[in-house]
Amino acid sequence: MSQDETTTTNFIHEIIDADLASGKRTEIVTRFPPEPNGYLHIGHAKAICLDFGTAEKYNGKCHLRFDDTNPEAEDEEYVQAIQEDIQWLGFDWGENLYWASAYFDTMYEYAVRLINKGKAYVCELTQEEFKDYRSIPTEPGKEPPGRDRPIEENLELFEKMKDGGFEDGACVLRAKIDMASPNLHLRDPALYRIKRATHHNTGDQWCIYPMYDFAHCIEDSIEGVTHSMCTLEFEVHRPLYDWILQTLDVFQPQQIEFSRLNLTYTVMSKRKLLELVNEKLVSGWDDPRMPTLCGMRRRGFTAAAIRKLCGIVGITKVESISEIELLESCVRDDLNETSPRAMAVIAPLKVIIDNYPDDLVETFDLPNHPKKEEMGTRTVPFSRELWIEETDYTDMPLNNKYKGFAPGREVRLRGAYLATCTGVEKDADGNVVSIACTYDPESKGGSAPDGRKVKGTIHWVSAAHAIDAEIRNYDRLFTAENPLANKDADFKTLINPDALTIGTAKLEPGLAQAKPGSRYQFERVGYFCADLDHTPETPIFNRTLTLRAPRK
RNA sequence: UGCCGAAUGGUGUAACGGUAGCACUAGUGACUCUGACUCACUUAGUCUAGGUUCGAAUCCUAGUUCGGCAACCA
Repeated sequence: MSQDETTTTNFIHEIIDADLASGKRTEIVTRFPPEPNGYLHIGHAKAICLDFGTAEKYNGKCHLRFDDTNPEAEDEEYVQAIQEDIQWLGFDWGENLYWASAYFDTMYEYAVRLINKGKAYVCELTQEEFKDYRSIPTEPGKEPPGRDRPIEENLELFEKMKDGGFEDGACVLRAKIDMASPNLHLRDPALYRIKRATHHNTGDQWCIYPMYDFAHCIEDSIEGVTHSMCTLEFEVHRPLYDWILQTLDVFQPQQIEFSRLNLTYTVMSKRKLLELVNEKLVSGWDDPRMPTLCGMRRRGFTAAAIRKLCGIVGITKVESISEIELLESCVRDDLNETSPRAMAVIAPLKVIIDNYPDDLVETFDLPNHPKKEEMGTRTVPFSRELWIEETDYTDMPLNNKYKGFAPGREVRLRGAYLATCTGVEKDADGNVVSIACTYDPESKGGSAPDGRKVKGTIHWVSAAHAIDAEIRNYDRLFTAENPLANKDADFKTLINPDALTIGTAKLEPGLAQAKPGSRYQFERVGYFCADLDHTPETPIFNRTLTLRAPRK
């Protein structure tokens, strides 16, 4: 993306600078390698910005590669959604779309090569049995039986695995490394397992599938990836990544780890998000409360804001939790610049302008943006009866910051007239039913010829013209800063019951024509976007965020 | 208790032996036809203890704390 967003330097770029300077690399190739087993979330956005942003910075390439080595969890649905989300974020892989599954033949050959080098063997231990052999971190493991099987026999057995001669789980192909290694991942890790599952790409062609550790480094190597960025939990896998490629004697990319993005009041694990979807605690992956890219998109967050966040949080190896306020700030910042203004009343109170003609309807052309004339104007009708916010009337102002109506008080009806409150009607319980006022016909447009100032400007909607809309108010999904902090408690009990509240609003009529997904600032209220299900007949708006600084 | 990694204001991040800066948050004020935006100001930081050096967040030593790793997941 653009320079200001993702091209701030970081420790990885320093490594790349050094590689370029030393001549170790002459061009840069990165990759974003999602497994198509779920939807992308804002944590992935950080990786995407890094992977694609780095390629852009160095005039290199970034591959989109689906790491589809485990058919059980994977699905075409996710393949489509992932591509859509990356494009929405603003990145383009161009020609460079790859599949781990397209390398299954090569991977098989490589496995055979390892066997021929005496570096891999077929192991018939069950998972449980092998656990015992591997032992625990503080104690060396012991060598499994069959570890020193002749190469010929391993070749035969492995072929038999491939040809379906074994039941699922009967055996695995293991790397022969070091059962006493202090790094557990080097204690003869599994390379291939038998799994009769239909693959979304290769169908039933294979009944053995490579494990991540074997597959990923080979994928990177085949594609000529120079710098393979991944998150911190793979740090302990790096020696294995290097071992496989060195033993195979093939092109060796450099794996570099950085810390994931964490946000307060959010969970970022795919597994946990899936739980929320499966248990119907949210409406789906694109529920606007979700930290998924499609959820945030539906909520009204912009791609630019998410990219900006990724630039700001930076790339380090420090495990950190960023405050959600930072994301919200990025979103408001972008929305303030880009979203047209409109008037909407969420808690309506009727105002009757006593001296305004009964049958008159005026229209005002109001600017779509207070500071951007190029964004044009829209036409808003005005008549004798209006809706204003009930919070914009009080019998007795509590402090001098109060902006609304009070008996005898003059305020500006935004873009229309100055009006003075002359009376209030209450029901038997003392609740305000409506208020009365008189307007100053000389103040058309909002300023009086005598130049007098008023304390406040309030928004309004003509009662005769207002359209009713459903408003979905979204808030943080969890009530705890870190919903996973207490490992004994179920994070789902910390879901914020008010993360979605449904309300209604009176909208200026033009909003009926809003395109689904289009964003607005409802002045003095917040940022909203027309929901995917919005129609002119049944208007639905999602509250993206409130305006900053709630009233006090 | 094994291996790997990380420690800078409340949060995130800069500094690459030479003035600890920026952003978010919080607070105060100014401005305002949005209690928004904008602007100004304030609070607040180098994990600890030694050492090297004219000078250390940065280099060295020893600790402390936190995180990751024992799927036929990725």
